[in-house]
Amino acid sequence: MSIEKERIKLLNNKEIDKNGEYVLYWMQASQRVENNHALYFAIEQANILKKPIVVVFGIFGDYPEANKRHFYFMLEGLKETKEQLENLGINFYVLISEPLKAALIFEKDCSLIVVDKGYLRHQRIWRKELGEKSSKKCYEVESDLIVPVEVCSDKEEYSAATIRKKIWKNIEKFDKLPVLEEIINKQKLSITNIQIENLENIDDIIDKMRLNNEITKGIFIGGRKNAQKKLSEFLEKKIMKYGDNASDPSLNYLSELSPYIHFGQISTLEIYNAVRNIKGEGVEKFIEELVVRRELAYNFVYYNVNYDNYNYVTYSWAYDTLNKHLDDERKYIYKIEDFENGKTHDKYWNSAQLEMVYTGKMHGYMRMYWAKKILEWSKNPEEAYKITIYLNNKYFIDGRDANGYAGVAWCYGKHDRAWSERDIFGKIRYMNANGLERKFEIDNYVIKVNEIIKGAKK
DNA sequence: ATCGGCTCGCGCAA
DNA sequence: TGCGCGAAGCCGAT
Repeated sequence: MSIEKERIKLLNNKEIDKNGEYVLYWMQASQRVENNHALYFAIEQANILKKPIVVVFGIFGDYPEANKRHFYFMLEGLKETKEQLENLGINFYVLISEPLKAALIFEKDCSLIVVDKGYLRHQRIWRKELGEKSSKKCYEVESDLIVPVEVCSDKEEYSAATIRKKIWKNIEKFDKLPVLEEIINKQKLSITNIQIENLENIDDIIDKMRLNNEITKGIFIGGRKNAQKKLSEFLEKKIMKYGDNASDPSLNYLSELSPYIHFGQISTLEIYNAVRNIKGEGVEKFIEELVVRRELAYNFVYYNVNYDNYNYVTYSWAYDTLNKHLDDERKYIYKIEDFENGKTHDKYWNSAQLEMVYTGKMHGYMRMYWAKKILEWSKNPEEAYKITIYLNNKYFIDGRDANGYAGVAWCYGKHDRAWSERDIFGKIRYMNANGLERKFEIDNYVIKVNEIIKGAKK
């Protein structure tokens, strides 16, 4: 057994059905073959029972806050995953259906069910309901964090500093890549009476889902091959200078892996293993972001059920100081349309907004500046928070993610500390355009974004 | 160009 | 109980 037992949890106390025809893996968050502990565990169980494996995936147009941009990227990934699974002799069924319903369609003929772990509210509700509604034994296997969230800490952590030690204390136990076992029973099953999508034509599936046309595709194409290409480019050209250049929005030194990580098309465990033995000043900084900051974000959404509710995302010192400055004069107050269309007085901010709208991503440093300025230019912090989360989840390919909720909360003091008091922000850390101009050739960022927009409009 | 101060609370050492 | 220190900050003094 190559999967650490701490990654595996039972969702109920039911028995394995010896008469079942197959072991079912309900794929939801970890949308990959390689280094997928949940899939590998399902294979292990299937080998023990000498039964074939069925993998099911439900795509569903009403997925919370998802739109065409997200579905294209996800389906591009699932298409590769399907090819890989079929090459392994594993049956993969993609249905247009609510995810849990898709799993339950295949439940009655299976021996046991495996699902990957989810951290957001709706994902956790689905898994809880699976355990209750299914009559079969249900396992949840954690594959998208390096250190399992409950092993790392049993509470909401205060800051990167408090979780960092806990991660490093535990990481050696969980940093090995899982081993894919040989699949013993490669029986091909023919499932009838169920409408299954073949993934050959992604446009057709998108059409069937009847999504609105407001959001265009981003510039990234999903899927494992592209993720691996991004990773190897990052290792070849970027990581050695990551320490100096990562925070500069006018340059391109980011890995651009986060959309792929968000959909589970590549795992951070795999990326960590690809970079950990490289010597260089940028490596530590990258690992800090890939592991410590990301797993802090997952700790945040896991232990704070109100991770997206303004009134519960940050600390009392932060609410106190923001409330004290509620009546401060605001020089600019923009409505959501002004923000959404990139029509503020600040050309750097507008470029950041347009980068997000056209590409589905934004430079990491500008994400902070962008959210801080919405706080400054809205009528109050609660309204600002809502606008930020709305735009974040709508336009980012990697929106609707723990990292996004933690990142926005950080702009309101979460995981941070107090600084000199000033208007509107109070003691919340402040950022301004002077900083961009002082530290970077920030006009090159504006030029870069304009070129991207020109290319996108062609 | 560089540096210290700003300001809060956690967690560890004592 | 005291103390060190922190995810990207700004700003004024030197």
